[in-house]
Amino acid sequence: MDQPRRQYRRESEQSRRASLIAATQSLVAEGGPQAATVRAIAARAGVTPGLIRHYFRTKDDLTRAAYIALMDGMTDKGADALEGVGAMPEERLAAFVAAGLRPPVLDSAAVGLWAGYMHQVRNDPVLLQVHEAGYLRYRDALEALIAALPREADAAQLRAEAIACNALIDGLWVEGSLLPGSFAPGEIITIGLRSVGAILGVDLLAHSAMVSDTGKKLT
Amino acid sequence: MDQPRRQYRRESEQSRRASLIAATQSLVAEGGPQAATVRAIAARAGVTPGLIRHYFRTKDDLTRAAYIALMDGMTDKGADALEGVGAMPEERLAAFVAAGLRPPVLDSAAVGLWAGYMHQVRNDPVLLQVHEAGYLRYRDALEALIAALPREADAAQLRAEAIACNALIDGLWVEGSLLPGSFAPGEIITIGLRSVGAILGVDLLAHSAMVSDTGKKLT
DNA sequence: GCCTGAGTTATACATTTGGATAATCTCGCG
DNA sequence: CGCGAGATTATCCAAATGTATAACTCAGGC
Repeated sequence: MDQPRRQYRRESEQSRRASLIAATQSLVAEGGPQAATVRAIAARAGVTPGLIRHYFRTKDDLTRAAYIALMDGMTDKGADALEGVGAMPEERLAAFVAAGLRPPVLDSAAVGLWAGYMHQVRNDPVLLQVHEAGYLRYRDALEALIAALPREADAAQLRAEAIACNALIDGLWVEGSLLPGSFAPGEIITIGLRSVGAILGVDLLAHSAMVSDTGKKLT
Repeated sequence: MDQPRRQYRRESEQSRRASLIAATQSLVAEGGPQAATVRAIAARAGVTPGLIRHYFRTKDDLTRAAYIALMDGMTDKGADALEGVGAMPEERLAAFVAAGLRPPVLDSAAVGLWAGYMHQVRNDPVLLQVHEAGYLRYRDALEALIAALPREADAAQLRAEAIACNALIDGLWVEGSLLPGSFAPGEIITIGLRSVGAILGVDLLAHSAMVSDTGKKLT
């Protein structure tokens, strides 16, 4: 009557850590930190709970690793957005803004992850540092793109504009991710481009006409 | 050696419910939903855990009540912002925007609360309805204020502008609450007014000059 | 082909959690 | 001043959680 011991495959440390981290992220995204119990994580990753402790000294370690992986991924996506885009400042800024307002960045799970980790980030110095670094990197990239526009602007103005544009993108990101059914396809991107343009006094919509919703250039 | 039974005071149902709700909110704001255990809530409210069940059938009931109270409070604050302000459309809009960008709305605990409840809201139909109602009420109020501006704008444009302004306010709210040290006093409000004005093509800063940082009219 | 070591599972444990129930204390009312 | 009602506490309980440890099994080296 006692079933045989579950059979398994040995896998590389790399792939096991990755799948445990992925399981953690998806659980936090769906149900918040409280849903990411060791047992739930193990089940989703297809292993038994004990294995977690084999790869992570403690559950907090896994949590931290999952958050760091999240931030790294976001940064990479930001950099990708400028890949292969023209040299014209308006075009580059438009591509950057649009990239933050469509999947995979604009995604219900991403907002859920971000919210789920907020408290852990606030109470953990290590995560706080990771978070601030990622946040400022994004805002600095935005400010650099704004500074490259053919306008006259002093440092204080650039800073204020970067804060405003960043807030606008963040707000649209949250709105669009949380209420995906309330917006027509591409509506969030259009609103984002028009509003950022209005704040900066340039026309971004005209410079993004050649970029489709998927981010690929139309040919 | 056995200490006597802890002495207590009987209080009205109203005040007990209120203090339990307040305790729940502060705990969620500080440490997320996981920090709001029945024992922690009871301790913060100065009662024993069993009392929670006397006033709320289950812990989920208390959680729901705390969220509903939060949303109601936000709505009230939004209405208060328009109290005693002049009739000029620009002035009213400026007051509304500014109210969302200073305490008590702009507050680290408020963002923490919002984030902490996000998953619970997403997975609970009752809370979801409360949330959507509160959200749309805010956005509609904003759209009405925008529509009152002396400009020409069709319905589609008004909708898009309301979405954009709402996102901007939300984003600044999050940024300002999470990184309070990064901004000079009033900087968030100034940026918000200027940016909303830019999006709508009106000058809100001029019409808010008579409103100080505390929201009281200067005399 | 076996045998050793590391990857993986199974089991156990102390703690914490939300919930249930009975005992007890407070306070308004006669 | 007594007393009854119900507000509040104390105690108990089953389930879930993170962690520790022992047992097993897969894979490569001799």
